[in-house]
Amino acid sequence: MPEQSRGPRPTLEAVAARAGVSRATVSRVVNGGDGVRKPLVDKVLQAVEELGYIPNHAARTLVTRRTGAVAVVVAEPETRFFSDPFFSQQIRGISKELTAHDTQLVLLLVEGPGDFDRIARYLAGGHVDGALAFSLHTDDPVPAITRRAGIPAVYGGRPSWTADPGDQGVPYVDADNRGGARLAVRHLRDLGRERIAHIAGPADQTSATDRLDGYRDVLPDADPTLVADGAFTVESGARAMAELLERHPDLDAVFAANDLMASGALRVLRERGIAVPEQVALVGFDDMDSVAAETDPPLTTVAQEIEGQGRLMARLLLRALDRDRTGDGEAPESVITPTTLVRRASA
Amino acid sequence: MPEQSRGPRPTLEAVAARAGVSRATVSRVVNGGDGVRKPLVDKVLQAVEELGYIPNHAARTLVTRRTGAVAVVVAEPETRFFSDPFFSQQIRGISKELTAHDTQLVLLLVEGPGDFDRIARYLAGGHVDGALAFSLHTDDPVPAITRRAGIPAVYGGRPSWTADPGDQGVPYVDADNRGGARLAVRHLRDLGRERIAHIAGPADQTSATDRLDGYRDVLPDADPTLVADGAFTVESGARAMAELLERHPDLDAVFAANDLMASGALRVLRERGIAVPEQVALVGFDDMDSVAAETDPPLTTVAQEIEGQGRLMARLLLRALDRDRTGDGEAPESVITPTTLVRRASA
DNA sequence: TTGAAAGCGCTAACAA
DNA sequence: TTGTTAGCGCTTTCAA
Repeated sequence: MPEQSRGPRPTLEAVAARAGVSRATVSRVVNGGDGVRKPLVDKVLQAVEELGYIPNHAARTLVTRRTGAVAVVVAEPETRFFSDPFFSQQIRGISKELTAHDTQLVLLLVEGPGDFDRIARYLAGGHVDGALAFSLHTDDPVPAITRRAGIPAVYGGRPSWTADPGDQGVPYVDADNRGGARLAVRHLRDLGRERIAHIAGPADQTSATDRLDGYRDVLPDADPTLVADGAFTVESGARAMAELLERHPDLDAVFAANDLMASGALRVLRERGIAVPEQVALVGFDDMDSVAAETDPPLTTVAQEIEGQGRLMARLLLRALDRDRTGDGEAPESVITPTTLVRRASA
Repeated sequence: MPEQSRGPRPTLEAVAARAGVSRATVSRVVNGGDGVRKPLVDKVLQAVEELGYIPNHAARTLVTRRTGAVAVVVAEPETRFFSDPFFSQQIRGISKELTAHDTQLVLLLVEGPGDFDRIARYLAGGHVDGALAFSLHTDDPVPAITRRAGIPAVYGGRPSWTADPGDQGVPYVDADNRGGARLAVRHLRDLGRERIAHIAGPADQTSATDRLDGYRDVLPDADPTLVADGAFTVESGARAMAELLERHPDLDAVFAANDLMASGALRVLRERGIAVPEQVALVGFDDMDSVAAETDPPLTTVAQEIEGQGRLMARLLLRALDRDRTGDGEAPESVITPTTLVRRASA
């Protein structure tokens, strides 16, 4: 039980006095105790305990130049950030990994374009050691900001300007969207389906284009009109499905680029009295908690380990920070996490 | 354009040298420029610009004892934190208010009971100036932690140990749950309903008990068996509704303590062929975005300004911090935010 | 293995 | 109005 919880907090100095040693020794003990004789360590630890000593963070940061905190920059509209389970699971993974390494998470919500200035100042102001950011768009200012601030950053989702997965420049963590799409389409083909359509996501998101590429990998000769555009929403999935049925009344399978669109497609199929999977087999993507298993029939879909992606992002960043400190090791490499096919009733 | 983005960042000293003034003058200018002659201000500002100077946060904190950051402590299971729109809207409000006052938000997710130690160390380590926390339970350690850390805190939701709304001790922000419930029940009564039931929320959440109290305020003589227990979930609402119909086949109105339970009740009513609102009028609570307006019929419900509550929490805390600095003003008082009845088709 | 001392970059008295 | 100076609490050489 600390003696005082009020008034000025005890300093290293006070602990040193109490333990009858020098400040340097206390500092060593507090930071792991290497190279201090056991009895002294104990004496210091006791003084720390008695005084309820807690190191002053600012003083420490001032000399070590490390803050023990990283920023999570969220440029998405917050509505999406909070409602999309994708983010929340990612954040959870990040939070767990950071916590395990005694690193704090500073949440930077970008509320508007004007906010980037604030973010830039913050990142350059030495508040954090590194940054994590999501789904970069072509003109995204975040990479430039972190570069100028001189802090390492890791991104979630393949930035749109990089060439194919595994590419250069900014390190990122992304699911194997292309491979997952191949899994889905191959599954449909193996089921004996011959006219397999695709409901694609928005062309400006790499997760969507990568999934489309995966579809094409397996069906390079497919009729281009078997691909309809969607926007990752239920409604857009329904619209795309209607469109596809118009163009190809004989299609026997659909791979939708995400579960939300798949559920929209499912609704249209049901309305038209088309049996799933008997007449049309359907595969989604994401294995989204509140969607995939709840549809009727439950959705066969491609799953990715989202929380794991978050952990990985944090781990890559922490490794980069370590590297900055020790001077060795290589720059973080991007990581593509595996995807798996989850078989349910729709295909 | 700053001259250098690499290498050691320029210090006050460097700016002073470049501008041909003392460090103190630069410091004054950087902090508002009061009491510095215009030409000097300009000269300093120019040097700042040229060098791309950004104040070192740690150094500043070390002397001012202010960090410019506040912690948001989330003790809820993160699943709920992220899925419940209640939290996300609250956070948004908090984030906006803090941003407007150049204050950063540090997110502290409590993942398990063991984490409180970490939180305590963090809060006491001078990383943040204050804390915001949610929905305290009777044995919640957070108040003790912040007290020991010597930092002000503001809570979201009335802590369970306080007496009736507006009470002592820890300052909190909460909706007028009791008043809102009265609004709902009075509305049903004014509709001429005579057997008004209530589906209550869990007894360990003050939002639930306050709403129950509001129900009783208006109907002090109501048969106690007209109240059924729920758990704020759709399923529990359905169960409670079935129970109520069993006990009181003749009931003509239901006030559910939240929209989720109301939607569950609605389902049961529909299954039994009971017309809403003709035979049974139904009112919910929360005006939850994706629920209240989407049900069939759309729900009449009690709305609260959630984002505003978040803003208010932040504002109260910022005010307390100001007070700590200037030494005057009073301790923050709890605030109860108003609720309003939103009429739709269900009652 | 321990201690003495020199800063880290900034603010805030106090003097000029 | 401006400058000088003394720390804020800590880590980290360097000597002992």
